[in-house]
Amino acid sequence: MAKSSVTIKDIAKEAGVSTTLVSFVMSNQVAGEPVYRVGEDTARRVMEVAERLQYKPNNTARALRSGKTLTIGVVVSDIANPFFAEIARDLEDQAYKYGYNVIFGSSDENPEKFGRVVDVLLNKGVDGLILVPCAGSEDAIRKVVGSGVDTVLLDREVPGLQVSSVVLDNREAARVITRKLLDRGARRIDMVSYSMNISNTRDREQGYLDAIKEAGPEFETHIERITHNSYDSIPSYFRSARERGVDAFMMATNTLALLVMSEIYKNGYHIPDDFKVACFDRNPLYDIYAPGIIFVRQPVDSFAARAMELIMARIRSGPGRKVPIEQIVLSPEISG
Amino acid sequence: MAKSSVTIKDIAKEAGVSTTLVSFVMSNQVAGEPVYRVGEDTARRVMEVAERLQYKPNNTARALRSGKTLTIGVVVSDIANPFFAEIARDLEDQAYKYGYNVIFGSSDENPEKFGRVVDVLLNKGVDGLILVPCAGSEDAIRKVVGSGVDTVLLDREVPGLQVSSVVLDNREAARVITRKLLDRGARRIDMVSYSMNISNTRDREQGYLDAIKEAGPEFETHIERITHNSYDSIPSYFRSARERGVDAFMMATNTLALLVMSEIYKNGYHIPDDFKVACFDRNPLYDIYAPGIIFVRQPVDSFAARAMELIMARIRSGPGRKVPIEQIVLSPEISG
DNA sequence: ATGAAAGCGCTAACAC
DNA sequence: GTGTTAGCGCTTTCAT
Repeated sequence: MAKSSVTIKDIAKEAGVSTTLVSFVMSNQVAGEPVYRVGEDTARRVMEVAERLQYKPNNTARALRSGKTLTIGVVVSDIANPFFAEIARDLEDQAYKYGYNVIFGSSDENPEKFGRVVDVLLNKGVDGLILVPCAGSEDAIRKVVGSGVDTVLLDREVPGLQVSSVVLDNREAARVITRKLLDRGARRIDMVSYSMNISNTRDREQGYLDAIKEAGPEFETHIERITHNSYDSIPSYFRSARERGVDAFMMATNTLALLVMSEIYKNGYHIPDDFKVACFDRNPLYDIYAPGIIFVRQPVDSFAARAMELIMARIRSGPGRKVPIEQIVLSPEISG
Repeated sequence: MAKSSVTIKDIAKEAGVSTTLVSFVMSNQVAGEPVYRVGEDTARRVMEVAERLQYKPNNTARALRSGKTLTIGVVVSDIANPFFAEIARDLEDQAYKYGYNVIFGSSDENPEKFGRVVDVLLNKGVDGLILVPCAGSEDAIRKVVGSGVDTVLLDREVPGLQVSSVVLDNREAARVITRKLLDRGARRIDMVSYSMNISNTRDREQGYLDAIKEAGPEFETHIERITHNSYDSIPSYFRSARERGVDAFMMATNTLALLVMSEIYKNGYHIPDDFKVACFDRNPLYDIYAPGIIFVRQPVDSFAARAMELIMARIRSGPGRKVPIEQIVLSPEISG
């Protein structure tokens, strides 16, 4: 803890009132203004004393007594990914508006770690959970939701589970950017994806297939599934793609995009002259690297805002589950 | 919180002992084995009951009573940076070994946010702080350290402040890689750095200057300082560098390295034929992007391990400041 | 409009 | 070896 801190008792004594009153004043200065139950002047005096004594409420005591920590736990799949890093930032800002804090964990796409991190957060006493599922995390999520913890899923969903979620319309987004590649003259588009079994990746693949199918039977498809974090296979994959006459790539993530684009440049080719490229998510490197790239810009701020709204609604409704499950599907913006 | 949880009281009743005993058993099963004060069989019985009832200790109550949260707060300067993302992971693992948890915040290189995040962590009741300073965070750090919170600085230091720290020998590392560029035939090396006033960046610049000076008076130096997160100036800078006959670049960070390397490729040049490149920190993209690149590999695991050792030593010594301030300087490894 | 009193779940003296 | 007794700082009935 900080230091030999000032307590409401000190303030009560100093202001000549009861601790109850101090408690009340301190709790209601942050939130709205239910001015009943406290005299204008008394309140002012208490607040002034609190200010002067540099009173900082002890959250631990608050939490113990009230059962609420005003903290929500967030588990992302990979905090090093710019997409999630930004989500994290936005969630923090959103939470702040509600008078809440956020504490983070990263599963690193590992279901065991996912479970551990969730346990740690729960043990720290979070009031709710915002989770980005990873492959294999279904059981852990089911357990948490089953135990009555307010939960919202982000970016990815778990089919067949009664839980609120905020995801992108991945299938449609993938369809649109693939279509755009075709419109720009691509005749043979490969999709580069992950082998992980995750809802959004699967949906993106589906959208790719949709677009190619719509284009006509003369167009072929190929989905190259890369194992997460083992990218050695990319050079040989690229060679084979070239031999197959591929003239465009659609990537499921910006990491994959960067990797494939690097390979393209490394082999002396250019974008978009030699290969056209489309992908998901923005990256600062695009600007100077591949100005003409087509990409899906996910509305990160909406992800954060909607997720926070959902979780707050659940938390505030209390254990009397009156808030219905809600599945929010966000529309993508396309750039390039 | 989780659910209608089981308390030590329940266990005490069920096992026919006092809550004190239960408390003692629960607290000492995690840590070492000071077996005094508890009967072999009683202990076993208590643990068995705890197990059966699925007892989970309430950390909030523990924290309130004991004043310790077994949690340390970490503030990094940018959680989206792979270097810090890995540090974060390692710190988590290290903390786990001591029976501690870690909670993160990111300052985003913004001193106001730095202060806010530190306050939030302190308010949540962390037992200690591991901080990556950012430009302008000196006052906030001074205040925290002054108030007696156990603190360790990581990656960057604040000169003239009595606080333990773990940093790389940045000056020497920079000198070595610059020297290596010279050995490989570079005649005109520019350094690309940040304009932020941060100890490690300054040290790296110094090391660069050292190496060039050692090489002889016929070698010129140029340090290009980029403003954090505004990279539009890079193309024009690159043009000017080319005109000045620059044949090698030394970058202060991997972000800068990626940006400059992209610019090099974009202009149709190659590494290392047209330009030689050296930089700090590893990046997955190097492998396929610039195989011959020279880079400083920071011993991330040592950063985490040493920092955790220092903070634990301080925490365990209690408020009776017997542990001396320690400045740990790690040696770099050079690759390429 | 205000206060007294009872704890939240746990740990730490201090008995025995 | 084990139990009793106090609280940690705060919120929350329930009186007044």
